[in-house]
Amino acid sequence: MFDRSFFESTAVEAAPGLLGAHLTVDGVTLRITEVEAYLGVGEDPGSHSFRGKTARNAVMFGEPGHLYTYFTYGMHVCANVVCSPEGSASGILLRGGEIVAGVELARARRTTSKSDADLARGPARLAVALGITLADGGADLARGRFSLELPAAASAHSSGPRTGVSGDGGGPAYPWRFWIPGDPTVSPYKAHAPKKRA
DNA sequence: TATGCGATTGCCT
DNA sequence: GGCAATCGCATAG
Repeated sequence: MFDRSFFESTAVEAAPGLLGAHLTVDGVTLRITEVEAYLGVGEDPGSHSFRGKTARNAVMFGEPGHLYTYFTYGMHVCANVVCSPEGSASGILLRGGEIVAGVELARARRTTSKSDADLARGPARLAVALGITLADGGADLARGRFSLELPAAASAHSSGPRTGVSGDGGGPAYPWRFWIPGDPTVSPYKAHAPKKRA
């Protein structure tokens, strides 16, 4: 069980404290090593909630400590933890981590990964390894299949520009990617893909 | 109603 | 290291 008030601060404030946390879903436990913070309406051009509430991002506007999932690139699911009080709509994207329990099950789900470090390195991989699907959107991380243990003390961490965010939301103006330095399960930094063929 | 593209990954050269 | 896959959602008309 975690202290829900931890997620009532903004995503940027809470994100570093989520590093080192243990998230368990159906017997698979992840030690979180990399996250990105996204703020709310009108505050953050890179955030799904920047332009206001829509059917897709509705759960971001709900109670903190719940799961926000979304589908992208026609094939991938990514998972976020809702932050800030109801109506504020900020969130923390889970970008990478180490599987510390239930490795066999995670391997079975991620048959393409070549090493255990790749099981949950990257947001879409992480969701697959934990068995998180779109149907889990809105789930309370303290109930049902989910449980979350926050670290007793904040881990040492680095911060930098967010990965894969296009337009104004990317770059050094929003250094809201946080990771545990030197950890092999942190995804490699990649700037937003330049526009593809015309 | 129509159109463009994304908080990515994995396979190909 | 480079690019194709794939579709729901947001934006424009």
